[in-house]
Amino acid sequence: MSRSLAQITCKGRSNCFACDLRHTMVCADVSLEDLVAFHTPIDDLVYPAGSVLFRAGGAATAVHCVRLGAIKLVKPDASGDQRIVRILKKNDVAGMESLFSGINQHTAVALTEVHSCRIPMNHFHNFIAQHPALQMRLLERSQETLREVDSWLSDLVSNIVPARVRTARLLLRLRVGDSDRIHRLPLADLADILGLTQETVSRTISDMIREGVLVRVGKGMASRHLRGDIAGLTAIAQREEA
Amino acid sequence: MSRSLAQITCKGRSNCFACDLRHTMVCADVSLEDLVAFHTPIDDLVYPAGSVLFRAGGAATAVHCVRLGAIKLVKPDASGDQRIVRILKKNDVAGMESLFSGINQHTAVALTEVHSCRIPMNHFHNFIAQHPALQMRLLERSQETLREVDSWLSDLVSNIVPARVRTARLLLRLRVGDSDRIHRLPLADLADILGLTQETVSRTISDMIREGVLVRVGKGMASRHLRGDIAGLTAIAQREEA
DNA sequence: CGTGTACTTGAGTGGGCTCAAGCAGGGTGG
DNA sequence: CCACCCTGCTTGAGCCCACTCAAGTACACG
Repeated sequence: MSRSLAQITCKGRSNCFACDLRHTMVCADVSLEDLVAFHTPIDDLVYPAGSVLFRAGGAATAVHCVRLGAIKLVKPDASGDQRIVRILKKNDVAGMESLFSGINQHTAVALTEVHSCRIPMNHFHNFIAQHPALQMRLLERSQETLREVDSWLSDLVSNIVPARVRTARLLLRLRVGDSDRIHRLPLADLADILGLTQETVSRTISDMIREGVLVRVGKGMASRHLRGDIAGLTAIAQREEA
Repeated sequence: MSRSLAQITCKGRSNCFACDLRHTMVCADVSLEDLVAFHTPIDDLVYPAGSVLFRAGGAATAVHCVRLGAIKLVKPDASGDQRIVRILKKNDVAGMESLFSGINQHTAVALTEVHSCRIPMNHFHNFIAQHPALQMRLLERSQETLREVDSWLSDLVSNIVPARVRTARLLLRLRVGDSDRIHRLPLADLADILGLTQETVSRTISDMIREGVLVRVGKGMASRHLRGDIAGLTAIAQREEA
C-alpha cells in the first residue's frame, strides 16, 4: 500500500491531498498514510441550493465537511415550527452533534450550492477513536461552536433588544470577510434566525436602505448581496441610535 | 506510591474516591493510580448562594466540577446587558468553554450553595492530553451541552412564541427529577433566561397559579419551590391553549 | 418595628404581529 | 415576444401582547 500520493485520483471520490482545507479540517494532525486508508470511503458531493442534506429525527449516517457554500441548521421547536439555530460555512462540519446520539438533531438545508465531503458515521467514529490528536481538535471545534451559539443567544434573539438592533447585528455577522459586502439571505431565513416575522425584517431593512446604512447592489431581486456602512451598522448594533 | 485508598483523606482537598460522582465525572475511565497522582492539587470548595465563581473576560485559571447546587452562566451581550445562557447542575463542568481560549466566556454565579471541585486549568490540560478516553468523554459532554443550548434557542427564546408558552417550557425544565416539584428561581433570573421582563413573568406565573396549573408550596417567599400540574404545563408548552 | 428586597398589580403606551393588498422580476409556455 | 403565474418582497391599517412606569404588598432581617 505504498502508491504515490499523486496516483490517488478519485473518480467521484474526494481527494484530501489536493484539498486546500487539508490542514484546517478533520485531516489535520493525521499522517498521510492514515489518510490514504481513511479517505477511501469518503464521497465528494455537490448539493444544489435548497436541497436537504439530512433531516431532524432521522438516523445519522454520516458527517459532512463543508468545502464550499453555506448550510442552515434548522431545529423544530417544542410545538413544531422551525427555527434556524446555526449557519455552517466552509470548514465547518455538519452532523457532528449526532456523533454520539446517532440521531440528527437538526435538518440541514443548503443555502447556496454546497460542496461537501461525506464521511460515513461508523467510519468517522473508528477513525476518531484511533487518533487522539483528532479528538482534541474536535473538542476544540465543539467548544468554538458552543461559543458561537452562546452569542447568537445573547446578541440575536433577546426579545428585550429591539428588532432594529438585532437585525443590524445579524447583518454584521453576514459580512463576506472584512469587506462591506453582506450576504443577503432570503427574508424568511433572516426572520427564522432572529425570531421575527418577515414583514418586520423587511420593514427594518427597508428603513436602513432609506437611511443609506445599507445599499442594494445590482437591482434585480436575484442579487444575493447588499453593501453596508459598517460603522453605521455597528453603531446601531450597539444601540447607539444611529 | 501505593498507599491504600482509604488513607487518602484530604484536609480541604477533594477525595475523588469517596465521591459518588466518581463514575460520571471527569474521573471516569481513568485508572485509580492516575487519579491518585491527579487529584492532589484539586480543591474542594463551597460557595454560598450568590457568589461569583469566575467573571466573563477574566483569565480562566480553573474548571469547576459541580457536585452540589446550581450555577447560572451569564453572558454580556453586544450592548452590555446580561443574559443567562445556561444553568449548570450536579455533574456539569463550569469553565470548560475556556479550555482553549484561556478567557472566560461567561460569568458564573451560584444560584444556591454550591460545592465544587476546582481543578487548575494547566493541570486539567495536561491530564486530558494524557488520557484519550477522557477526551472522548469531554467531546461527548460538549456535544450534549450544544444540544441543550440549541433547544434553549428554539424552545425558550423565540419571540414568535407567546410568553406564556415559553414560561411553561422553562418551568418544565426546572422540575426536580421526575416529580411535580419545580425549582423556583428568582423572577429576575427567569426573566433573564426567557428574555422577558420581570413583570411579564410575574403576571404569567400568577395567572397559572390562579388557574391551578401551578401551586405555591409553603407560604413564605423563602420557598424556592412550586408544585406544578405537569400535564397542564405540557399542554400549555405545546400551545394547546390549556 | 423599620428598612430592604422580592414580588404583585395596575394603567397606559408602543413595537412588532396579523391580515391583506400590491408590486417586481423571472420563469415558463404559448 | 407577450401573457401568465409564481415566488419573494414591500407596504399599509389595525390590534394586541408585552414593555414601561409606578404604586403597593408581603415577607425577611436587623
